[in-house]
Amino acid sequence: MSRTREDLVAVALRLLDSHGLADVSMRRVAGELQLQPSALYHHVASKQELLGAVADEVLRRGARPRGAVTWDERVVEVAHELRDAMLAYRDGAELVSTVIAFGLGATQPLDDLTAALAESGLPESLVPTAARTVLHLVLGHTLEEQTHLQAGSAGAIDADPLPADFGTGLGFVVEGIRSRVREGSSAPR
Amino acid sequence: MSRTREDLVAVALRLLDSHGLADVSMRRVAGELQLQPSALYHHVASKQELLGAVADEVLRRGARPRGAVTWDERVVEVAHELRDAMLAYRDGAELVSTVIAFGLGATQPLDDLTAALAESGLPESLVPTAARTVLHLVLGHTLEEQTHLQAGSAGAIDADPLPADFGTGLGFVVEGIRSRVREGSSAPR
DNA sequence: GAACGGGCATGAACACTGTTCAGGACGGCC
DNA sequence: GGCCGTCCTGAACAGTGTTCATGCCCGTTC
Repeated sequence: MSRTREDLVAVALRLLDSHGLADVSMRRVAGELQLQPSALYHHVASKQELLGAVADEVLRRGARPRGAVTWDERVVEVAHELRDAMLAYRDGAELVSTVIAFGLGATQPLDDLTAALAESGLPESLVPTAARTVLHLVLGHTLEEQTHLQAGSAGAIDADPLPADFGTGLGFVVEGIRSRVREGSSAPR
Repeated sequence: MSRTREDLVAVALRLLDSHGLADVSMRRVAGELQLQPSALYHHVASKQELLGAVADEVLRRGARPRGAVTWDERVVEVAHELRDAMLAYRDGAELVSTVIAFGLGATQPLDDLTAALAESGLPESLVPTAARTVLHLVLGHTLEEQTHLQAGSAGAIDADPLPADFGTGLGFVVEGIRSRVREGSSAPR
């Protein structure tokens, strides 16, 4: 009855949600599976790779059907889906952010944003920049939001609201892209 | 000839630049000062606090005189200053980003952006959101840029250019804020 | 001048961390 | 029956942040 790589990911994800990212150690994951720590290295090359797989799983579980038809609605839709997926697990935003920052996985969101923006009419060369701008905003905002939420739920009395609204911030970026689309479609004619 | 807190910060900053954030350990800082690790705790309450002070120092050293007069030029100016300050030290973006994310210091940039945006004509309630949107973009972009740069300089042959342009991404956000300012100043009259 | 207190330091210890490596079961295949 | 590959053990390496009892030394006070 040997364990699979998926077992490690499932256990790590459970540990993440119940104890936080700092307490997801190879020894704890191994202990939970009644294995020696070294046994994990038969399923995964490193802790980083494991965390990359956990981040992918967080995003997979947060996926939902999409309905938006216009490019800007789709960008907003993808952004909200990403945010909600990260908020669904303790330290989810921190995990996904670092995995993305160091290129260890979780490439789906950027691909989705890029696909949506490819249909915006934006000059092709600006699409990657626009996609990354949206991505950075979502990651940064959600990381701050989750840190704030978790600090509030952990005894501190300060349940004051976030100082930033996600929809509004996202609106700034989308509107900025939209106006660039307009100026691009009128000038070259 | 006892050491001061500034000595710890200076040594930690030197270690950061020469060996990277992962190699800034309390034991290494102590060793560099010919001290036992425990001695550091007479100058600093924790490693986190030390890193917070190092981040502040990185920003302090990157400060420069400002010339912009309009709010949008000032936002761009502050954003560039922050980016350049972080890029000036190895792992500077990672350090400053995490220090800001966990609220351990480095509050100056947000204050500066907030001050600039307070004069934009944006509704007061939107200023914090706008400031954070810009901040998240700068941190996210610069973190990616520095990771990319350092990966390139570390042997890997792929010296392909960044897939995102800082000025362009920043332009999206600033333009988005600008258009919100316009709509706010025309509608309510 | 002697006694005291506080700042600064030591050295040992605690409870961990990720990762590597030699070795050993145990299954299916030739 | 021998072999190989997968899965796993147990020990070890080389660190990590932090705490604590102990002690030195220097400036102040009696």
